[in-house]
Amino acid sequence: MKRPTIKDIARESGYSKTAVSFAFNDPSRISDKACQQILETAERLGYIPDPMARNFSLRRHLSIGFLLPQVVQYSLQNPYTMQVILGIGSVCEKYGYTLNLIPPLHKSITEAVRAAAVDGLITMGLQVDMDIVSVMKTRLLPYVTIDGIPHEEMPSVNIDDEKASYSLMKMVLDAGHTKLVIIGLSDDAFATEQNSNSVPANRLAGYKRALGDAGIACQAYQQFVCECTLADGIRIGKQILELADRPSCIVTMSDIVAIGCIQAFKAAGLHVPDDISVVGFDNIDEASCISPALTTVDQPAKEKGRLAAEALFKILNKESLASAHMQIPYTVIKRESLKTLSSIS
Amino acid sequence: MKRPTIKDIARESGYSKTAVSFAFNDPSRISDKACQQILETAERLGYIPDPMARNFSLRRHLSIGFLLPQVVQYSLQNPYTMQVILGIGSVCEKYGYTLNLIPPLHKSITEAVRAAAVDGLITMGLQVDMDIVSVMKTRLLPYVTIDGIPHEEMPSVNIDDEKASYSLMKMVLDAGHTKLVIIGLSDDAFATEQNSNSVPANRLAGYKRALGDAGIACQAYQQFVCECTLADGIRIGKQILELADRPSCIVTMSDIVAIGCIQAFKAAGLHVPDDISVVGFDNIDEASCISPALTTVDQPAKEKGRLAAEALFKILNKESLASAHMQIPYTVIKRESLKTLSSIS
DNA sequence: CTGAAAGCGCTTACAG
DNA sequence: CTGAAAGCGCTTACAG
Repeated sequence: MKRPTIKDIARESGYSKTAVSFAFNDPSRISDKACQQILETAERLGYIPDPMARNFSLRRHLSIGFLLPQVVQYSLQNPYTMQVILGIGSVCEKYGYTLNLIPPLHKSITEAVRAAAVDGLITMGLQVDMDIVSVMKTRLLPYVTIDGIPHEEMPSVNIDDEKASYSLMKMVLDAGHTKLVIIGLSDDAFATEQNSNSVPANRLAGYKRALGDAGIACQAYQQFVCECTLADGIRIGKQILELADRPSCIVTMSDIVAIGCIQAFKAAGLHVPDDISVVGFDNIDEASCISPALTTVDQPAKEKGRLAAEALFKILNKESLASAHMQIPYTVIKRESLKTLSSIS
Repeated sequence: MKRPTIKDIARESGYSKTAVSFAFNDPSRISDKACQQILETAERLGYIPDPMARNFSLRRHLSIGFLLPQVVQYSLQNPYTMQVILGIGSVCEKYGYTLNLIPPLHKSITEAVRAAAVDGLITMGLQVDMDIVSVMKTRLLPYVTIDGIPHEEMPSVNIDDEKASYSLMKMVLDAGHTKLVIIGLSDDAFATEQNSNSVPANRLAGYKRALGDAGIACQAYQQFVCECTLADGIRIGKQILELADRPSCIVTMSDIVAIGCIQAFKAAGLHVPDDISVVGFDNIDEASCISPALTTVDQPAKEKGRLAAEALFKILNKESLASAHMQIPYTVIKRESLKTLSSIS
């Protein structure tokens, strides 16, 4: 039981392979009669041109890849990432491409990039000195990074994380909080080393600048580091509960972590925000529907995906990008999870 | 600026293409010296074997496809579908495959299937007489359907929608509701015609059986049909508000629709469930965190994806399936959105 | 251990 | 309008 090929249709219909190919791709190049006979034969034998052979011959995949920054369980569990994927997906659809989600291969993201059968890649949290980048360059694979470290050779989509974090922390301080815990994010799985310009680093910088401006010593806060998952948020939340000197506010870098903390606090019988405040980052859908609703930074995840994908298609079409480093607006949103202790205006 | 090919490495290293291929795929077939020289040459020239050529030669894609049942904006906006994708994705990762999300091509899902460069497909809501199915058969493309209509030639993963719906409706009736609106789901975009065994049809059958058992006439309820999106839920919610005789409970077939209704009701100043009850279906993450928390049917979406993918890989590996029609358990969950009017026990 | 050659299923420049 | 042939970049059975 084998599928018929173009050769079978040629033989069976009495025309050449060339003619068969034209019947499917450019009927105007052959006579109506030939076209009709060929298509009829194809129908009869159950012939559908092999997409891979076609793509191979045309040197294209009609697919762009989204490199999952972590294992599937983490990446796709994160609503923020999902929103990014939604944005990319809608652009793929528009251009008639598929969206290939690429998990680590044999635990290695670099391996996955070597083997990726796509026309271009969208990645998250990339810095230019990573192995992955050199593989993409070697393969001449166009790419755009979201939440990565902007670099000449690397088109990127970001918000101004430092400023956004500054504003968020300022809101926390203005609400009268002085005993803080900051929960940072570990750099992405494929980071070669901590970089002073990564998203987590920029957010931390923003938090610190706000603290500095408010004249609050760095000793005033403790710092934790966390994977960007609900489970790790819960874990850290429990650790915080054991602190001798309980903070009045937890400043995270991700809603999913903030929600994890809140769950841990609730489970321990604490009331948020009366006993302890928590602020997030991202404004995922859940942020507004949980109770208490999260104070957070709204970053347009879908728009990030959309912009990155549009940029990638521009590159694929050899058009030049208006700007290689796209920065889009954010909004700080005050909701219930941050309690106002006293006005220090 | 062209990428070097195996031929370039052969010429440059002084070995044959065969040797170069072995250096990358089966080093034991050549001498250590040859292997070393070849890999070194490859490194120097920046050679990475072309994945597409490799896959083409090996007659495989190392990718399975998930056929989006609607346009991206709808499909990926639905948390239930996202959970299914998460389940599929984790299995793909395990087997070293990528997960290709396939949107309609030129507005046609059938077109998309013709062009899909994948080893197999997972679909949602398929019935055997659809165009899509015949294309997959013609292409000899293995597939598994989730929430489709079980059929001999079509492996499937489902819950018992009729029974689940019966239980849900029974809970509604037991709570004393008699003035109902049922919001059905339109059959999937690619349904050729309404089928008496589709998921929406089965759920409706379950609802009706419960009504019948309770001796409630069909006149007691009105029926609407809705796209499975938040926006359409809101739209229908508004329509319901304009009904002369307001129902006491809205029975939907999807949490996302239920949430849409609740939003519409809240916006109109109604209180759920005091003024009107709403029940959902799916138990997406949001169902438990919104206020009021949704009474709904918990169906294990992630598990559905996982099972479907495992079955597909079995087929790809020519293993036989223990059973072609997998049915997994559900749970009816009572939460706040359903008000108890009176006990009719 | 090594390499020439056929093959995977298409597309397309070219000649008739 | 039509078709023989080269080419896309690999793999691998086969012979030496």
